[in-house]
Amino acid sequence: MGLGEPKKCPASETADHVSPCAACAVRDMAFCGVLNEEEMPRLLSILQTSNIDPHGPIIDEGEPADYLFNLTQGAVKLYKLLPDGRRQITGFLFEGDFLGIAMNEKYAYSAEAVGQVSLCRFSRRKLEALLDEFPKLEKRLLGMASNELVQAQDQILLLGRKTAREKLVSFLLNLSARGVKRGAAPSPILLPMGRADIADYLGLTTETVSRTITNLKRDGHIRLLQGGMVELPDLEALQELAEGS
Amino acid sequence: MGLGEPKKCPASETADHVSPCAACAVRDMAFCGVLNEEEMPRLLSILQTSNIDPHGPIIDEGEPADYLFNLTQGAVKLYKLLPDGRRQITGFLFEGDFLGIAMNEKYAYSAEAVGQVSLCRFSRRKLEALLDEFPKLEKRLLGMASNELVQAQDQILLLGRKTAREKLVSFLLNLSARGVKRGAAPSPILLPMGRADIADYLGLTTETVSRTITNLKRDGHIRLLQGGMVELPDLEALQELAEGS
DNA sequence: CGGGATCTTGAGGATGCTCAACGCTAGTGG
DNA sequence: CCACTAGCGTTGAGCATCCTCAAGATCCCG
Repeated sequence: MGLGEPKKCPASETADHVSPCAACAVRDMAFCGVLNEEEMPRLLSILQTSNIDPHGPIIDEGEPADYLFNLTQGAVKLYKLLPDGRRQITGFLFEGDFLGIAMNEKYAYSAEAVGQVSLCRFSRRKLEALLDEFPKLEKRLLGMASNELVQAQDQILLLGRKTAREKLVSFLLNLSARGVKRGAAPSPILLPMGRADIADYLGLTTETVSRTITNLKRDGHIRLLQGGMVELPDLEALQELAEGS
Repeated sequence: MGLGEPKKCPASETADHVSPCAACAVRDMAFCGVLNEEEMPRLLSILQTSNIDPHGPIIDEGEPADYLFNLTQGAVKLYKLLPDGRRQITGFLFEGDFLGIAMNEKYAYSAEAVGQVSLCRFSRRKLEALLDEFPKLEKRLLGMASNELVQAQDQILLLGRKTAREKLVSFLLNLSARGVKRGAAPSPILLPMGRADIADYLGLTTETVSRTITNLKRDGHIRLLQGGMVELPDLEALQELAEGS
């Protein structure tokens, strides 16, 4: 299963202040944010938290989609495989992101932890029941789905029409923007994933990613720091590079 | 506006049997399908029908997203542009498809009629009010958004990791499957769009599309018929071609 | 029948891929 | 403490796929 040992909140814990949600750092940006203090316990009662080690599987494409997840810590990659092993990463998730809108009966993609990951797990069936109880939850999910679709369109444009350099720069700016949404600074950004993951996300090879990064470095557009951090000295210039203008 | 002359349903028409929805061929597969006879009039009251000529614009990326649409006849292409003119078609819509889930305040892409098109137009504001009234409408939209996301993931895999030939075959099979959902036969399929549109959808050039079609023809995988119809003699073989196995 | 648009075909070239070697870092165990 | 290894990133050389540019063919509509 790869889900470690899902720790069911004991009733005592759920009932008082030790609930995982009370201390949740991402609650406001996650979909739980729309629920108020009185409503939270209902959500809490159908939720399990768990931790996943790096490279641990979370969901497998094609399996029955029985659970949805909310990422509370770390990064996750979503990917699809072709029969011969070619892989396309369809997205990266970070703290506060929701995993599981894009599914019908079966998971449409696989998901795997990039680093150490913590997440909340919901039974899909129970969550759907909760949606009837709290229409604003459903509204929130629809809004999130809408956002995800807009993101997907951008990725489609990137994959179909951008050059390797434009792809890389777009990717870095995207990470920067998502960091800002989480309260981080736009410039040193963290790259928790390896070159192979970046390549499979951008429709390139690791060699091309490496070469392109070297070029961007040489041209002063980026600077590699310690610990996988990347500095973006001129966001405006990068913005232009990302769109080829 | 490019919307032709939206014909507001006169009250008299709305009230009795001449309503456009009663005769609507796509009602069951469109999102309206979840509403029953008593509920339809509420939807009807916020709807306008219109016809668009080939190449007529329907929405423009970046404009305030004030209207949503339901396609009742013809085909529509959705696309995004880069500053230098490169174009990526993010999707084609056919009868019964809904246009406008993937948007926030602004339209995330432009839309244009491929052939002659008929559609229903809804004020976004009024439709949102209706969602509160009919939760099942909202559920339906969420389901549709979910489906669109799954489709988008497939397109991302196609653009990032498939060869020109695999892309073309995947595209043809996709059209076939969507036709089947509308009650058509899987095999002769209609290609209402030009080579340039196919190219911009698959991240290729018109020349490559043309050449690849020629090759598929030569190898007996497809046959071009009159009127833009394409015959797919062996769906299973094509399925394998589409995934490179 | 003419003419514009679209489609096809060809030749050459560029971007990014493949295959291969090398360097760096961190973890491991002697 | 340090050699050793495994994994990852970088760099290089050659090549394939697809693009660009150009010309010709076909179709459609007036």
